[in-house]
Amino acid sequence: MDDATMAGVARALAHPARLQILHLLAKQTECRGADVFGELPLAQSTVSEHIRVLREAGLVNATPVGTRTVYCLVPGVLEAYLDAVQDVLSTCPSCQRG
Amino acid sequence: MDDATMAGVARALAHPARLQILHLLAKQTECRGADVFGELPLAQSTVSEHIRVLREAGLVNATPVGTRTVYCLVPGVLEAYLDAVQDVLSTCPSCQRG
DNA sequence: GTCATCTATCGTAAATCGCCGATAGACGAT
DNA sequence: ATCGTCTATCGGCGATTTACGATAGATGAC
Repeated sequence: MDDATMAGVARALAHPARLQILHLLAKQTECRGADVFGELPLAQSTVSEHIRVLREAGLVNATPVGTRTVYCLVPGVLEAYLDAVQDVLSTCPSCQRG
Repeated sequence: MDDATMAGVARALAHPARLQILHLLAKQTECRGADVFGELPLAQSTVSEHIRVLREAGLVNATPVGTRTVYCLVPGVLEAYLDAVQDVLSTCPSCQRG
């Protein structure tokens, strides 16, 4: 994963509301929009924007089901990001975990 | 690590220049400012700002040595962040790595 | 002291972000 | 067809970010 992509994922993670959304999706594996909207103390449009950011970063998938939308966490990008962050630490000889 | 802190670290990582700086510091374990400034295609003041962001996030330490400054990567926060991101994946039953 | 070097900060302009209300678009129910 | 519900997008506002040049402050060399 190149630095630009990594920075993009980091930016998507760089907001408490978006982290909270990820936590919700991780817990439930399948989440209707109304559930997400209801959990956050923000306007529906704002939450929708946050979801859009997460989708554009490849972290969340949205599938329309009737009049609603079901969101779920996509692990792939997050895993790659995790590896990329881990690589930074691994490169550092004096930063090995004990 | 709470969501606000996590978002703060992610914010610090959310720029290619800052990632490049982290890579430089990870490689060399000790890095004089001039080395960092010289590696990036940005004005010295801009790089200094990026370093400040990384320092404020607790990712980088700066120690003045004579007229220069030596920077180094601080693994602690990055490790905690790594764990926090990992936790998101771990919470998701359908996201276990194979 | 004087000069050169290195780093941090200031001031500023352009771009982006985060938030909201309003509205559009899609679908099911009646 | 009409209504109500759910989600996405638009427009706009204030705040924040990123970039730069200019400059200040600190230290070593002479």
